[in-house]
Amino acid sequence: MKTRLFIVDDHYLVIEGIRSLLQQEDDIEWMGHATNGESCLAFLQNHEPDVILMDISMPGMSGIDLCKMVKIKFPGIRILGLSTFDQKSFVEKMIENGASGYVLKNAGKEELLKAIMAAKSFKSYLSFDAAQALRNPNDKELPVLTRREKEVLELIASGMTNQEIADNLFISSTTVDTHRKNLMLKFEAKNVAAMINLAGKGGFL
Amino acid sequence: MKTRLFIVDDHYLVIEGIRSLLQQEDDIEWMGHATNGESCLAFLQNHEPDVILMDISMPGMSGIDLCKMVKIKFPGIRILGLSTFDQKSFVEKMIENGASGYVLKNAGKEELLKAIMAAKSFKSYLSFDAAQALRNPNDKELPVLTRREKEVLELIASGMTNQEIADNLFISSTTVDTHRKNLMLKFEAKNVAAMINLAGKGGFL
DNA sequence: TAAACTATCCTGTAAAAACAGGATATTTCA
DNA sequence: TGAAATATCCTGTTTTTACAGGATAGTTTA
Repeated sequence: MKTRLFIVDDHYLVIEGIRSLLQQEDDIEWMGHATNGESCLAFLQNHEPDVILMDISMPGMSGIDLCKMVKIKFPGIRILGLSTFDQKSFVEKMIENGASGYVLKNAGKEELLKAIMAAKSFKSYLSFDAAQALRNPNDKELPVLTRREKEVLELIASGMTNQEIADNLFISSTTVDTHRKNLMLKFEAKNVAAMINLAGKGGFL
Repeated sequence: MKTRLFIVDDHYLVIEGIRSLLQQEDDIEWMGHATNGESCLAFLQNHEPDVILMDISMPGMSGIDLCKMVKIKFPGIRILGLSTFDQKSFVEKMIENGASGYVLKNAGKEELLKAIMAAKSFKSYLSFDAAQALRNPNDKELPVLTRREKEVLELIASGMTNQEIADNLFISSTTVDTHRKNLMLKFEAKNVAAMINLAGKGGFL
């Protein structure tokens, strides 16, 4: 039986490229594509692919969130993360959210096929660099932030002072300061500069 | 006569995808690919393609720098920027450095072909979003930083205080402060947090 | 070559963040 | 339900940045 494949990626050229690449494969049935999380969920109302190839960085809903939602609503669908980033935390988040594997965009066709076939038969597959990233203890985990902390973080990054943030959120400036302290603890950063840098690289901004 | 095409991109899947996509096109001759700037320059020692498709974000030499170098050494080669970023400053930099056009990865096959054909006949082509970006006055230009300013910027982002940076670079802390002031002026940022955020998004970190 | 840019250094003040060490409601979830 | 997590608030002190307003020597480049 053919593997029914669906792909979610905001880069149309990547979609067309992969489609063209897999067209000659007889055991893969191309079901279609979406360029964002919302259309993907809409598609799944009426169709059930075996495997979804999912970019993790997309405008709007991230692949990480999308993966979680799809897995809750449709536990039978296998998901493969497809990304340019080999950051440990991203790979981990996808696996935690139920993905069957993770393939980097600098992998080759063979690796992609291997991952799809593994997913199809309920096995998991990590591309070399992704597995490497997981093994790397230097690469710190991304901290888990609360909703409020994320709000404060973004306002800090926008250049506001504690007082301005306080006015903006209708809370006391000392509360903002507490959130700031907790953010720095979670990021293990010495000062804002380091924190904003880490937050940016971690995809929070 | 066929258009001899070469591609530079650090994502192998993108290369294979585009190759597969353009394989059926009779008027395009696929010359090969490189996954970084250095290999591209090495290839050009012995070969001369008509058009190079060039990713702008690559490990090591950026597409922007590579474009400049290729254009100096081989003015006859036309270069097309190929990227996920539709930031005004990136598009501008590529055009300034002699690129014939700029195509976003969320463009379709048709657009890519149009751009290649335009470049082939010494015309220029911008994909819709790239042209849109150029017209957008909100999107600020990236500041031009001196070598020293870049050094200081990175040390600030790493979490060092002015005194620590001073010790690191063997200069006075007041000098570091001056660089800091100039950096903030150039980024038009109110404080470090905003500056690091902008610097990160602008690709300086 | 003269103007523009770059890198270096200085003094001083005001504002903000970092650090320490609390407290208390409310929500979440096992 | 009861512990854990979250969000809120407070008083201090010390360190660091932000801002103002300089100066000087070397290096590019038009």
